[in-house]
Amino acid sequence: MTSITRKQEIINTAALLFKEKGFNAVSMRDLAQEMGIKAASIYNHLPSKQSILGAIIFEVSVEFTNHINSVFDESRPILQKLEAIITMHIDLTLEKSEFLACMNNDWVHLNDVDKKQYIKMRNAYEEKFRTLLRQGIREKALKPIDQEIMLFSILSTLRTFYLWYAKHKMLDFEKVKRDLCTTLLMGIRS
Amino acid sequence: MTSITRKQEIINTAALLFKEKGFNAVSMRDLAQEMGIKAASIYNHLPSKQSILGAIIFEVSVEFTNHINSVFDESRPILQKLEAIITMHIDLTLEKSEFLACMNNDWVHLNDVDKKQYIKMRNAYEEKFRTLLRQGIREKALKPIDQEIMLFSILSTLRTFYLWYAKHKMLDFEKVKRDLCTTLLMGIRS
DNA sequence: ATACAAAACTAACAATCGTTAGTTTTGTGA
DNA sequence: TCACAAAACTAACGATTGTTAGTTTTGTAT
Repeated sequence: MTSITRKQEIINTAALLFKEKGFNAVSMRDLAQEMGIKAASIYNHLPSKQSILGAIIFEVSVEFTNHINSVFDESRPILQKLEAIITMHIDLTLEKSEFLACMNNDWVHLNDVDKKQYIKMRNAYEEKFRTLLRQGIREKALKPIDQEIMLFSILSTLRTFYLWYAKHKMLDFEKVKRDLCTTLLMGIRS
Repeated sequence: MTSITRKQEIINTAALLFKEKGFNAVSMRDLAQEMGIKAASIYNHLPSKQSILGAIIFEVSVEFTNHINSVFDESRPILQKLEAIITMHIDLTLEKSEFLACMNNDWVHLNDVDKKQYIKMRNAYEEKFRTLLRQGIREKALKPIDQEIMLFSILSTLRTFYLWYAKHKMLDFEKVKRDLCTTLLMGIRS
């Protein structure tokens, strides 16, 4: 089915533009021009501008949700679980940095239904993370620092990692992974 | 001079709206309505929409620059300097979270001249921070981790702290300050 | 070659945008 | 009370926005 491919092409291009200028600063004509077509043609593939944003954001947020859920259910030491989540975050960043950027910056512009759904997923994600931290403290694998601050500190670093990645274009990718894991976890492990 | 006051009122209101919806999603008519006047009246006080954004962003970015410069020149132990900078970041966040949010999210929409100026200031700020970290490592006050990752991790946490603050509306403000200092520095101090 | 669907096009719409010009109201100091 | 500046107003502009309707081109399977 070429239709799916073409639709996905538009979504990918949109993600690229949205990342650079933000959702509202990119017009359908901008997007069309980047695709080499006219604005009206886009509507053969997607019903609205907001639906493009929705497609972008849910493509990654679903991945995040699925991954943390599967890690959560494994039976491994807490620290290894946290490492797995951090690593996944980094991998996803490298793989789909434009999608990540859109999710972080433009989720506000989702339509009401999508926005509610997105916030729900984000809260669920954070709650799983919090539970892991709490468990880690209980098991004495982590220092007894305020969990909210731990959580916030780790998440904000991971969420904006795509900005840093854009600047430093990866010399040794595996080393960065290790270093970031160390930096984020060293402060809290006991 | 009431003019300055009125102008500042508009800027403050704009910062509030920009924070919530983003620069491009707030029209001059939205801003005017929030002020209880008509859009055209704004132009008695400010020359353009972009100039409002500039006023917002430079109001805080100048503060950041001045503060890190003065801390930089003091003669104190590195760790105390870092603590002072982190504390300043937090104070500014609490005091002017809307301005901070604008700076983080909407600097892309500055006009060319302002944007260049802003990026220059931001780079200078980061460079001072980097220098402090390097010095800390040399003096063995900090662990010899990759400085760029240290820097990125600390800055991204501080820069998005306003988001966290909005959610948790400060029970014990001094405690949060201490906890965040601990979390950010504990991982890197030797 | 024919048929059909996918994907592009042209043309236009109503709404909204930032901004300007010119005018009126409001407040203040002499 | 008069003069003047500050700050509001009305009305409108040209440009751009997301989107629709209807039409034509392109590609593919029979």
